[in-house]
Amino acid sequence: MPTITLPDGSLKKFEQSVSVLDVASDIGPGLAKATFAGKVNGCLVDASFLIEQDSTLAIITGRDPEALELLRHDAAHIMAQSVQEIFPGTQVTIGPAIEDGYYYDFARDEPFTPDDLVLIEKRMHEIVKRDLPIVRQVLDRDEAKKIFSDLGETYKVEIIEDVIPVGEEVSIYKQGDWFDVCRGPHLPSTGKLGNGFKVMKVAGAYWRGDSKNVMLQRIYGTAWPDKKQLKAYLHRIEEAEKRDHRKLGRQLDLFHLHEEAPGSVFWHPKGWTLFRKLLDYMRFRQDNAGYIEVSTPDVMDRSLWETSGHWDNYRENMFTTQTEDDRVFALKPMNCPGSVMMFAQGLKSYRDLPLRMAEFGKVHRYEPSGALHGLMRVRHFTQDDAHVYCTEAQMEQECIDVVALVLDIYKDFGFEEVVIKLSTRPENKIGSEEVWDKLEGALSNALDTMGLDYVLYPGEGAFYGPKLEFVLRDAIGRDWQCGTLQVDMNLPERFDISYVAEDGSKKRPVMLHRALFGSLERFIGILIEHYEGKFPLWLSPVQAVVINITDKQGDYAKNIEKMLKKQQIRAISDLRNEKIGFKIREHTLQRIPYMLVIGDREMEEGKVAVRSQGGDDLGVMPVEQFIELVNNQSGY
RNA sequence: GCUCAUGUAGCUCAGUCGGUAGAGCACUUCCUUGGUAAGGAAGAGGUCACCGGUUCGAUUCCGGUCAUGAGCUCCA
Repeated sequence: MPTITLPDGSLKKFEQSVSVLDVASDIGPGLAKATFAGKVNGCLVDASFLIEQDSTLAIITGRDPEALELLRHDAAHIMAQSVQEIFPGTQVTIGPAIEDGYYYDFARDEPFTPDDLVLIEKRMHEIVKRDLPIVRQVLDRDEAKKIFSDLGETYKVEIIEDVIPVGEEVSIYKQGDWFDVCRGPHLPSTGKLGNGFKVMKVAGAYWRGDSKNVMLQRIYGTAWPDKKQLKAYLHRIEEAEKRDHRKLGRQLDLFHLHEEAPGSVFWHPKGWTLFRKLLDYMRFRQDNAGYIEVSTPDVMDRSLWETSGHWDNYRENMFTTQTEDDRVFALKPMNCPGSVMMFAQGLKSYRDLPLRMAEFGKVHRYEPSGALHGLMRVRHFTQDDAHVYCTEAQMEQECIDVVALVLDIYKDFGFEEVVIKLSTRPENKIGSEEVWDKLEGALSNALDTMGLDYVLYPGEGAFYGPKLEFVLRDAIGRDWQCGTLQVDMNLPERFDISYVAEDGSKKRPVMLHRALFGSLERFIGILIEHYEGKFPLWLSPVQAVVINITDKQGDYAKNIEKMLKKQQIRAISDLRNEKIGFKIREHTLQRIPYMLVIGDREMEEGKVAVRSQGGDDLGVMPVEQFIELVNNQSGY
């Protein structure tokens, strides 16, 4: 005789066990029809779930946020059914709901073609129309294994054996003749999926995410409560693609990439201006934060890389070169060994610590060809790197300072929400547990002291030390690591560096590796997308363009350009024999913040007519006034 | 590196069921001197990614390589 408490606090008493759906029906037939699932005592369950005892219950309908995940998981099942109906012999593996949609991994020798995807989607709509009831069934473990192995579903057997913990019940979900091993919950019937879904693309994916395993075919799809939301999503993607830094990079003439130098950037004048302005900015910030700046060699002898451990641990990622005298050199993939050499030069005292040594180092890494991606993932990039040498006692405060600095810098670019990841000791770590306790403690204490949330990634740290990663998101929702902070007691050891302590003894410093933008290339890629090419004035490669209306004002316009340049304003003039509307359009599309229009009137009065990139008419003013306007906006 | 797809003019893309190619924009020249998001005309521009194979003939079909794209794995 369960008493059920609903979210509004009202009570319902029943004579016997009732299903979620029964309760919904009891409240009203409309609600029953809309019921997707239930939440009993906080646990998401099927609509058919039987409530035997006093419980709290929330009916989940299509409007609840929890429904979306169920919907997407159902879409994955329906897609799997569709695939197996059309392509018998295809094995199913796993198919979860993900952000914005779902995927399902299949094992099949023949590749799925784009045409196949169309067929699969069509069949999915049919299965939805069939409105098959989705029924949960609990099986005995061995029985389940036998069923799937008789079907030739070897991956499912492996899942039952390895993934589902012994003792947990093995449940299958059945829709029509088709069924799948699944924890659930699911919607009451296939019809509930509606028509707000779409099969998107196919890609390879390793079985259980391990590159040593066979590659499966993963079909991605998106699913929404209705067609309108699906359309809105597709539109959102389209809009995001317009921000793609590769597209804007070309349109705004910032950079290009070339086949002969895969993964390396040719910076055009405008893109290089951006680059330089970012360096200026970072130098300003670092100077204020007590850093010094150095520069170390790009090419160094193999022996150095052996000492640092890179030759053993990072060899396959390094570019090497052999000279006439048979010496082997490597292009630096990281700046740290050079930095340590710099520290090692000359005697260091405890008075020198913390020593914050920055370097805008260009590093070369031989990245797998399939990993390259515009500016985001390249083989040659510039880090705003720094290494902080300090005592163990100073370590935590230095970490706090770095985290505060990086977040403050991101704020200057409008990145308020930054995901912080903490990666801890991996299996192949070097050094004792005590050292790792200290290093990890330094990072987590720093975050705790600052009251910052972070996501823990156990076992993901570098072999020499744990790390913090600061993650920003690109236009189409992909996450990119930018800043990083790592603590390291290994490299100082390997290079045997020391400082002279107060008591005259030699002591080993702790080393912090940190980068704030991370890679200048990647950060610029993210900025292009973040601003959609409309950079703040101080970053804008061209800040103002002077436009004449007819040839008559050519000399005057040229003169204005000169005056602006003299004031350090990045100005160009456009004296082409084109109509004013044409020039305005072009420079608007080029995202130039200010357009100065010069006609006879302006020329006679010695003024300029100012128009903003956004199309606002800022009126006619003397050049001096415009210069002041720019100067007022050019700060960081 | 792995899977799938793609590679035609500076850019965006047509096209050739195998007979060495086309549009728009951009570019050059000319006309136009026009007041805030595209004025008009003409011209030039391509070893159809590269290397092999099949064929009388390959940009087109097949194979390989390279690059790019979407993912996977890996990482700033």
